[in-house]
Amino acid sequence: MAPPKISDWTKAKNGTNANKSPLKFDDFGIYMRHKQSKLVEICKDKVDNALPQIFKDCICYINGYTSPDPRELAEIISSRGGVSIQFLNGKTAVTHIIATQLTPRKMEEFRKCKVVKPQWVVDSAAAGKLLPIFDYSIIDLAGNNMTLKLTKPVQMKQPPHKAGQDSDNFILQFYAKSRLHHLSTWKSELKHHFQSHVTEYMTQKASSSQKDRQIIAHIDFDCFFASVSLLKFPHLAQKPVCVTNSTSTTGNSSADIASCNYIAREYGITNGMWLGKARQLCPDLQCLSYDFEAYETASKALYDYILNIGVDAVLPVSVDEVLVDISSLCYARVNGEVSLADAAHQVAQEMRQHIFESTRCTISVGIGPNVLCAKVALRRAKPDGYVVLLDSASIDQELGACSLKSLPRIGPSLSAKLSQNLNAHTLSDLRAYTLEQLQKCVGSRTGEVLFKYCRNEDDTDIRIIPDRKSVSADISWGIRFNSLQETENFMRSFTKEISRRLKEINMKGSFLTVKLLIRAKDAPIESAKHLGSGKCDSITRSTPLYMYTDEPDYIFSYAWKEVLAVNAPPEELRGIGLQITKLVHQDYEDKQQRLNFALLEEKGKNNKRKSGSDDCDIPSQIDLAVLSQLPPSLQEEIRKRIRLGKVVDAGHKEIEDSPIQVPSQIDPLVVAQLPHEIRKAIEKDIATRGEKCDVLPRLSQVDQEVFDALPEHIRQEIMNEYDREEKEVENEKEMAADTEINDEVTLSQWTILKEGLGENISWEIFITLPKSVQVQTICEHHELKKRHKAVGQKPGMRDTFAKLKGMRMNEDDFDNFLSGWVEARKDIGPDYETEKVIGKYISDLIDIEGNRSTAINGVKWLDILLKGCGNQLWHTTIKRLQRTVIDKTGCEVIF
DNA sequence: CGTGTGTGGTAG
DNA sequence: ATCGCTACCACACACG
Repeated sequence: MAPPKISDWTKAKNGTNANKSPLKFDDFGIYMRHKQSKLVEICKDKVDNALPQIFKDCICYINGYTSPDPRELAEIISSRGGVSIQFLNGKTAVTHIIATQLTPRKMEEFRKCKVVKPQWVVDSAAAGKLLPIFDYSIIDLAGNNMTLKLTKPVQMKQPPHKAGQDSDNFILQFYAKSRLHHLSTWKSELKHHFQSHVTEYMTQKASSSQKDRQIIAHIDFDCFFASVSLLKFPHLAQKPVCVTNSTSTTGNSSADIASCNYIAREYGITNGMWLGKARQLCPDLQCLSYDFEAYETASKALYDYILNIGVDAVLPVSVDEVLVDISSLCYARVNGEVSLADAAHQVAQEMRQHIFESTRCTISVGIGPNVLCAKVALRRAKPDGYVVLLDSASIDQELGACSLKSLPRIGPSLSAKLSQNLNAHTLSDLRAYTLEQLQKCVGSRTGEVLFKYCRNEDDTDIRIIPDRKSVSADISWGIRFNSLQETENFMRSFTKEISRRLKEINMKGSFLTVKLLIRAKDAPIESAKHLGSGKCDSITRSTPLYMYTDEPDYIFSYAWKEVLAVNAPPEELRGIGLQITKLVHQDYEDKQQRLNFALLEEKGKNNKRKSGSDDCDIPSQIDLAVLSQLPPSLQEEIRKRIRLGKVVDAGHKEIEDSPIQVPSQIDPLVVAQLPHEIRKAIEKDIATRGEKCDVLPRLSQVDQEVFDALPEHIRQEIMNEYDREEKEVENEKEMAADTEINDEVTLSQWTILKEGLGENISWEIFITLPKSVQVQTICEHHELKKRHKAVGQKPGMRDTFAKLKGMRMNEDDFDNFLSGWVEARKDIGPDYETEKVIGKYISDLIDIEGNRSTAINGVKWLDILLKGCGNQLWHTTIKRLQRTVIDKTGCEVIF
């Protein structure tokens, strides 16, 4: 049963409300159209009759990021008689789905549809006819087994219960049915889409919403999943109802109850309770299945309405829950007759009425002067009600009576701590304690938060949605492996999944954390929950990836190394998580050529962990073509290292005997470790020489073959270098040891280094070399560096950079530093590391020194320096730095 | 003492 | 059967 009144509020969007809106909804309008409008954009006026109308019977849904971009694809399709839509409404019959990749959710959804790559559109247009979709099927990409699903009935293949055999499919099935996964995904998506919106708001309306006049509303659907799932079973609405994955009608199920209605709650049933236990409490409990699509529809109705009434800011909390700043909305209603509280009441009631009309589900609304109060009010408002907490008397009373556990950021652990150590159960209990006492009990930061809570202070600013800092994927259900091979299969699929997630948001990362859940010694082999993890020990290990990447194979190589290093029996594994951090946007990073010295810095810990593996990490990975591009002395160093490696290895163990490496897997592993570009080069090179790609020659063979295949003059040079006196090499090594690679040298040295290396060597290749080689290379260009420094750099710039890090600069220093940075990199674009340092410096200037003007003027100066610069990357950087200043100064600065 | 890493907590 | 996710913060501790 679809929400009945969507069309009404869609019309209202163009009506009176839109004009009063203090927000510009242009961007958001696009998002909303994309996400949830029921309108179909049919570009009939764009039909070009000169073109063959090959798409005339096609209705194409363009999903997500594509190349060419969706707009261009739509143009191609519509100019040739087709219809393209940017969203699905469940009613329009779509003939084709155009996508580069699909989330598991969508994969599930589109399983029976023609899902094709964007290239199909392009190629068909070029061919003047519809090409067979077979070659463009996206399902091929996702996994071998998916092809079957296209040709065979869906139900024929039972989805696997466990993760071991058909990993791709398992992951797909798992996420498709996981409510927590959906919640997380929705939240991320919502935050992402509201982020740009908020930026626009902040720059335009920066100071209009004063903190002391702020009115926050916390809006939340009542038992969201249960309410929405009930829409399709209205006859059950008066019964105790829950939403669960379990299909059985009886028995002691260990399935989670995702959501239950308030009738069920009267029996003592709670969200998260296992179905078996709930049935004991209420044998008549009715089970509903998830209806993720309907949840999205209801959510969209909420968010759409919120935007149409013209709120000052939106912070998505969840798919069914949102914080909004309704200050302007309320103050606009205040007059002689209507008090502020009255206005808030009106707004709340209107919200509730509208949402019920459009979704047939009830919401509750809590209103207060800050997020804390809004949340407390919401709690009192539930279900199906609203509470306005605006006068200080009622705030004091409600806050004081609040049980600690119900406050934001106070969960079971913290509330237990407070109850045991301080005998405090409500906020008023806590008021008796000093800041220091609270901090001693729960930590400095948390203590401060609690101290402020007691005094109705909450500095949560709902206008700020920070950039995403990590992308991760976890599975701790159904993980049961019988062999290391199964574990590896799973890890390959899993890294594909995280790669997909990175690509989906157009980001790459350079740091990997692997988490393993391993059955606790005292836990039974089989957990109480069917295929659950049970009690586990959690082990996390992290490693740099040495470059920004979203490549599944590359990520796998490091992830697998970490898994093997933990050395847990496959049978004991109960959960796996992958997390990627140190992210950059791909469009930003692409043109940066990965000039990131920070990635080179192998931290002490990593050095230790990888000690001994340094030599076997790299040597066989250098491809002929790559090697021959390197400066001669660099090649020599590689050769030397290989030689040393052989000697050392011969004295100890063969690689096969290493406890970490699995014999049959070593070679593919080595290949998989390589960056995409190099891997391709190697495969090509080996193929040219008629060898199999999947089994690389032994290390020594590669060595010899590569060497033999080198052009004569290069070989000569290598031999010359190779024969140089040991002493000279030692000297260089000493120099290398003396030169630290750190942020300070980044700026001044990279430019020089690049010149020294010439255009032939890319950063990716350089970065894969052992660190000592990199250091040596830098040292070799020491002379050049000196010269360059004298000519090309402003005097004192290095010092300035050092000061920047140590924060001992005046405004002139800072501006000079920025000038130097721009001068050095105007054409090639900013390097991320330096930007990061500057960002931190700016933040510290404002946060710690309270020195806003230097920060603001610095960024303004940067803008002036780059006036007329064609490089978009610089502008992106400026935008980001401006954003930092805006965030830190509390939105009062307008650039 | 600043920095990085692993662990734990919280939210929905 | 059953789908126990995930981003982010804060903290303790180790490091040199």
